[in-house]
Amino acid sequence: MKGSSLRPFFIYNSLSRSVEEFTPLDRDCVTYYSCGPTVYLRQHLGNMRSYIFVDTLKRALAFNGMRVRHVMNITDVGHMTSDADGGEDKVEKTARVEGRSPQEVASFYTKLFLSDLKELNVETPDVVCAASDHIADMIALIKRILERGFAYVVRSGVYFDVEKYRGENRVGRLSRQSLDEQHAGQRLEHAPDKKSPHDFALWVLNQPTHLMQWDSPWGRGYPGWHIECSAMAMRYLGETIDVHSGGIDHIPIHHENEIAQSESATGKPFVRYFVHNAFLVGMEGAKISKSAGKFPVLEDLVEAHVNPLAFRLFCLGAKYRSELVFNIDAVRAAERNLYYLYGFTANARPEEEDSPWTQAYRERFHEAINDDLNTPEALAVVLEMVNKAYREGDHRVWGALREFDSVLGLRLAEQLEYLSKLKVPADIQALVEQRAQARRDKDFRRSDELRTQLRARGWEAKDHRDGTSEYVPRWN
RNA sequence: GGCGGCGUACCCAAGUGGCUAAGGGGGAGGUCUGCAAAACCUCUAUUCGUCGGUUCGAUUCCGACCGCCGCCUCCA
Repeated sequence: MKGSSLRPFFIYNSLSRSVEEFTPLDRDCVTYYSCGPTVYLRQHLGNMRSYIFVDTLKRALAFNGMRVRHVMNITDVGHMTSDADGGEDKVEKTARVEGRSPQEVASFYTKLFLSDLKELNVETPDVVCAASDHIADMIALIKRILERGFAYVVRSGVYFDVEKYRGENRVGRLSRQSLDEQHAGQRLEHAPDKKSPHDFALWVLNQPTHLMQWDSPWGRGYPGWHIECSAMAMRYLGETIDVHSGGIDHIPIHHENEIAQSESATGKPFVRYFVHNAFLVGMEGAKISKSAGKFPVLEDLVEAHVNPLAFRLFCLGAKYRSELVFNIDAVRAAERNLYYLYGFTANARPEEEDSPWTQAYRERFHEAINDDLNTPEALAVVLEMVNKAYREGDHRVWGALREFDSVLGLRLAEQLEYLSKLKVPADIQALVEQRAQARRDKDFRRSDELRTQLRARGWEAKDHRDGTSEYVPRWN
């Protein structure tokens, strides 16, 4: 069934600034590189939105019958705290502040990050690669760029020659900004030996205070901030990849530079579809950023007794290209929807074939997903279908629901599994029996008292008309 | 200064040149219930920031204005 209807998948490509039909280079496997975290801080909910988006895109491609090979980097070296040519490595800074080695810091935050992804039911990429493990690949790539004459070596490092590149290529393809429009270097101090303030570092030299350094043909130093993505993407996915995604903030600098350095090395197109997601913003419309300091992380939600998957559902409630306002009430609203769906799994009929009327919902769902990942519309379809199932007392929709959840990632099947295996513990069972007796005795005071006790233990009583009761675990 | 985006009900958020402007949350009322819970039903934007223009017709296209935001420095 899945993907059997040959419906084209459409996605917005930042390169063309339009929604395009997606077709992979190799019909059998989509190559996908997404920008991962810099591991010097816990990733906040804004970051999580991006990873949920990436996961949803992958799931949507799979839903359309495509295999995906997904690579994500872990940046554990090279990102500066202040500006492009100096400053302090972020990982090193955290290491200093926390009194640990950079390696310890990177490994600590990498683990936290991966565990957060698990909580959000984000599938682990096929390859998760650390920049520090791929220095040799970066050096090799820089050599190629040098050989082709698009870079030069000076005392402070190896730089990409933007002027040279501009002569033969288009700069600013993504950002639509000409070099002259960019006020590069205006707000920061740049290395004095760069030929142009637009030039960016491929390899940084002569920074003796840096802890993380490697030998290179040009001297001891460390890689620039864009080269890792090009090097690792090529290493694992080839010189031209189908999809590359990242936050919208990466368009003007990071991805622009990636294209420049990659294409000057290979002479081939680097990325076929660039996909960018918008930010999660704070209540006042302010960006939730790392450098701004305070921002909520997944743990904050857990502490507020919010199911992490409610946050996932909350994110799916808006299009990935729209800014989304973070609002705890809206997340709780999403949580209600999540439990509405979970509640339905208890009524689902997995063993029965779907009712014919589910077909219309399948089609609507598929169309919404394939329309540039219109998850809000897709969600509306899901809720309408479940509502209809309840309303008409025809619960034979499990096949469709499970298929929808392969894209949404709300763990509905796991929920069903959990409920089916659930046993009422003995102590709860004792209360249940006492309550049944109280109800038979029409001692409703006692009965209500016991219900309160059960609630406190996490169980909800549902009384039926015939005098029987059902006990289900409360979601929260 | 340059580039980009946004402004839809109390809140979150889709969408369209013209059928009733999705869906959810919240609120109000109701069905069911001993009371609840769950679920279901009804109601909750004559209107889509403001003002113009194009059009038979605009919330949707164009322009101006107001407001908010992002990027141009690491950032999802």
